[in-house]
Amino acid sequence: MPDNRPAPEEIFNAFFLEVGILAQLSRARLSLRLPPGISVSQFSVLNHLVRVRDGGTPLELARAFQVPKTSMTHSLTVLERHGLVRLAPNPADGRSKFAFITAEGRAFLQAARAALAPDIRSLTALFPASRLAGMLPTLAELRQILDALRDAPSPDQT
Amino acid sequence: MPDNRPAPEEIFNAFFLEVGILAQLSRARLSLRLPPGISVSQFSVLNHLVRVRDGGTPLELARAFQVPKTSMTHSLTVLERHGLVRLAPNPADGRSKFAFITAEGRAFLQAARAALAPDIRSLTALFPASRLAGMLPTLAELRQILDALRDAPSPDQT
DNA sequence: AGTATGTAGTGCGATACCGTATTGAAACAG
DNA sequence: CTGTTTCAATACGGTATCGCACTACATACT
Repeated sequence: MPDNRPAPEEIFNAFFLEVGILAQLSRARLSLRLPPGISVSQFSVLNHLVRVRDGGTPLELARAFQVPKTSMTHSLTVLERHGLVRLAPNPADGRSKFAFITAEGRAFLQAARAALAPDIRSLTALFPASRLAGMLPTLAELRQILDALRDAPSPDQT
Repeated sequence: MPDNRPAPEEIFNAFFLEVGILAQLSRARLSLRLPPGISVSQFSVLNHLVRVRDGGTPLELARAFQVPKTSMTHSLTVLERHGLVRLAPNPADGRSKFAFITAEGRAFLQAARAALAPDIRSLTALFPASRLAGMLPTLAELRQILDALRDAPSPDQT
């Protein structure tokens, strides 16, 4: 056979290039819909508190988003300054804190989603969501693999 | 039927969430492999010069990457400071410049790709590239739609 | 108890990114 | 030729991100 392995490196490069562009485009779109002073990262944290878990510690949040602790500290500080989250001390562990979303935070999230809805609608008109649904498991699987690989920094040839 | 339209909004949210995480993970991985002082954005610009077009103007590059002109100016300045690109004035238009990759730039790119190859290999071992190849056209199509939508900021219901 | 080690959060400094305003040059109308 | 408009690039300022180092607290070990 001549070469039925068409350069996996090229495929991965192309894939990550597309993913990067898509992430940037969607991020820019979202950023455009958010009020000034709130960044996409901060919106994402707020979203996480509602959809995944409320009352987690800053470190848990940092791990969930794969960002350094210091970045999460900053995001939470901004959100707290805007009254969208509340930081409470952990009575059982004096080192840690809990992050709760406030009523204002939920209202903010609702408003942001409403502002985004027209975009989603015009997008579905051009690209049915069902075509994406099929890719979701594959993407999630790859994400988990990359996530696991994150802790294996030196891949020897095997 | 009860509801065969399972909230396109949810699907898009989940999709963009996965895409965002994947982009961040791959970006972090790449950043880890680059020498300090060179960011992923700068590497991407260098890559673009070799793979897509060399000798383009900063504005063309900014459009290609969907970033503000100022960001591209910054990236090019850093790359030029490292001797990886060369900026030449456009003799036909005094306002614009051309960005060329230098020999050092090509060598740098080669080294960066070599440093990244082990990651790709260990990834293919866990996730065959062929599974990604099938998704590429769909991703590219969605990317083009999002790109086109970028200039249609107010989607009325239709 | 007392010491050593580990962990959660943060202050600080450096860099990247991007919006705004400015500079310089080209294109065009009169 | 002159004034206006348009456009490329950049200077500047503000925010996000992150590495480093530090404090405070918790846990383990002797």
